[in-house]
Amino acid sequence: MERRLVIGLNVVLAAVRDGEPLVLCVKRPGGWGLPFGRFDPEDHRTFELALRDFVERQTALPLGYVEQLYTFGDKGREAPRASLVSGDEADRIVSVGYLALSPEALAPSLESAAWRRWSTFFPWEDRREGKIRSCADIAGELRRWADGDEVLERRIDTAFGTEESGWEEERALDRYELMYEARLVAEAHRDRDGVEGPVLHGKAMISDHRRILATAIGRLRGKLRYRPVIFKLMGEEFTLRELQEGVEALLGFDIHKQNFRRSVETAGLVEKTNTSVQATGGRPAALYRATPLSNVPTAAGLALPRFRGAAV
Amino acid sequence: MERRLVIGLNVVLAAVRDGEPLVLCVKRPGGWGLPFGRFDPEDHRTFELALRDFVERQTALPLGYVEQLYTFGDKGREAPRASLVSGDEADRIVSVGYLALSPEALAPSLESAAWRRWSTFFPWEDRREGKIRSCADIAGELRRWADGDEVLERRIDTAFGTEESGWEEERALDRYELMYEARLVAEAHRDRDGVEGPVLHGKAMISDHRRILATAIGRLRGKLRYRPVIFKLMGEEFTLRELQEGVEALLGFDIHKQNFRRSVETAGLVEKTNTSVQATGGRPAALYRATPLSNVPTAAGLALPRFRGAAV
DNA sequence: GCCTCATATACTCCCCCTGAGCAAAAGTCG
DNA sequence: CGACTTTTGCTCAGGGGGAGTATATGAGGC
Repeated sequence: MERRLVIGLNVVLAAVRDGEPLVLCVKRPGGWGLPFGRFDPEDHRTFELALRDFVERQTALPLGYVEQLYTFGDKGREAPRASLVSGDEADRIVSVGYLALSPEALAPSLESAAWRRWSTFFPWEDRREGKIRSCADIAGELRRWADGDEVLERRIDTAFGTEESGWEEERALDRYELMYEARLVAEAHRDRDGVEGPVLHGKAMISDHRRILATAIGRLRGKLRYRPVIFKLMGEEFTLRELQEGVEALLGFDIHKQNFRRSVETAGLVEKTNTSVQATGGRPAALYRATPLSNVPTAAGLALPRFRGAAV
Repeated sequence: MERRLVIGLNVVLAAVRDGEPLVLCVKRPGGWGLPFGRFDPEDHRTFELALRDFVERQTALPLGYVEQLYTFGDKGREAPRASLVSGDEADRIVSVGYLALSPEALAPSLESAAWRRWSTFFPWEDRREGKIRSCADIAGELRRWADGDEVLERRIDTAFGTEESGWEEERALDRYELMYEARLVAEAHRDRDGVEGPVLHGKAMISDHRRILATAIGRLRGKLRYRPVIFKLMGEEFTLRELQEGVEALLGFDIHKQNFRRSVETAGLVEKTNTSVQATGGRPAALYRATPLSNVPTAAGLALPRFRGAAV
């Protein structure tokens, strides 16, 4: 019998609410997963149209900004142990991953869909003050696991940073992949064998969806610096504090307030609305809106500082 | 009858020779195209293995560094006018584009394959002194075409640069897409209708292959700054001048010699071999080689300056 | 052997970006 | 009215990087 080639679409739909970055998840038999739809070449002219179609139909959430992430085609990436059961008669699924951004985390219509925090799956990616991170010294665990291997140690250095080279927030995928190889995440045992590492970090997702999410997080974080994508996650009007909180939520670390204001105001991506709100118990904050320039997809992003904090 | 879903693999194999960036092309009925292979899920475990397999079989050229670019799935991207002929019974071809780098431009075994300069297809992307660029003021043509439309003018500004925001070499795709929309490239007429723009720039490629090439050029240029990919295009040993010429060929503009040396030497990506060569008629140059760090795929790239030249 | 030329290499200067902190302004709340 | 909170304005210093000058080291002509 013939194995058919199937193209699947996965989407990481991200939003920020109350200073927490969220991702839309779907409850599946094996655990949480990303929304998934099958691409039917008869029905859809482009991937993006198919994506919008199935997400809006499944969850009643509109997709705003959409960007292709990566195409995952490896055989066996869909849980090889399960494939022993389904055997060769299974279709070969190739998955195109997408990143989508929503300015508000509306409640999905679907019963099985829900917004989850990034930190559910990647607690170590949030280095903000006051945020709970139960994970201790992951880099230390990795270095013990590397056991002197120079190539591995260099990869750990670049992924988790050293004294000189700090933590680079966009390397979320590098970090996840190292943890997978070192069996510090549950997927590594599920996919390969039952030998467990010392501690498991974060909540697992089905298939390789946590890897896709890591890809999305890294891509989004990187893009903040050179494209005005942050405004796809903000409402119409916002204070600079709200903007900063959004950025901090995505980057995963705190930044200097006055310098952030300076860089944002000189970038020309926002303008005052000449109104203000006081919601914080302090001096009222001026409201801003995004300028037309911020709507040009090829425009520059925000000049954001690098993380300068403890190496965990 | 049923339309089948086919996954094709396209590769932009790049190399640098004599200070000129090259791409491996294949002669097709409609003109030059990129190497293309069909992905057979029965035979290949991953896209990358399939890619290496068909390229090496077709051209006898080994692929070194390989990186996925983008997956092109739009219906009609394969020359819609031709599809009128083939009609609905044609397979739906989805194409995964790859970028590959070769340290030397070996002669391909295949008769129909040949190395072509980037400038054949993108003469406007080379802003180095002394390089022929027959294309006059493209940005001016585009602005005339935009005819006051603010959104378009902003896109032109970011793509081609202004006095404040200079030319950003990695925006090759943005530039090509604008020129396509303005019908300044031959593909626009081939795909849509016969109405020609004022002047056509660069040589056309079949299907959307020039778009894929533009994607690859932009990606590679951007990556030079944050990954040590340049060494995938260099030989074992090289002088700093050769390294600089390679970088300049890819970036498409000249850079300050002394500052380039400084930044390269402080980056820790090269080390002296304690030998030297004199091939230029001047003082012999020290030979360098890439350090192990440069072989870490996640390591940082070279700190490269921005273009500061005339706005054409 | 000496001069000229070409390239490689070393060093200096300076501006501006950016990190960091101080201080005033403008509200709320008791 | 005073304590407190948050926003906003401003200053200052260090470093990275852009640009230029100067020196080193070879070849080749005469």
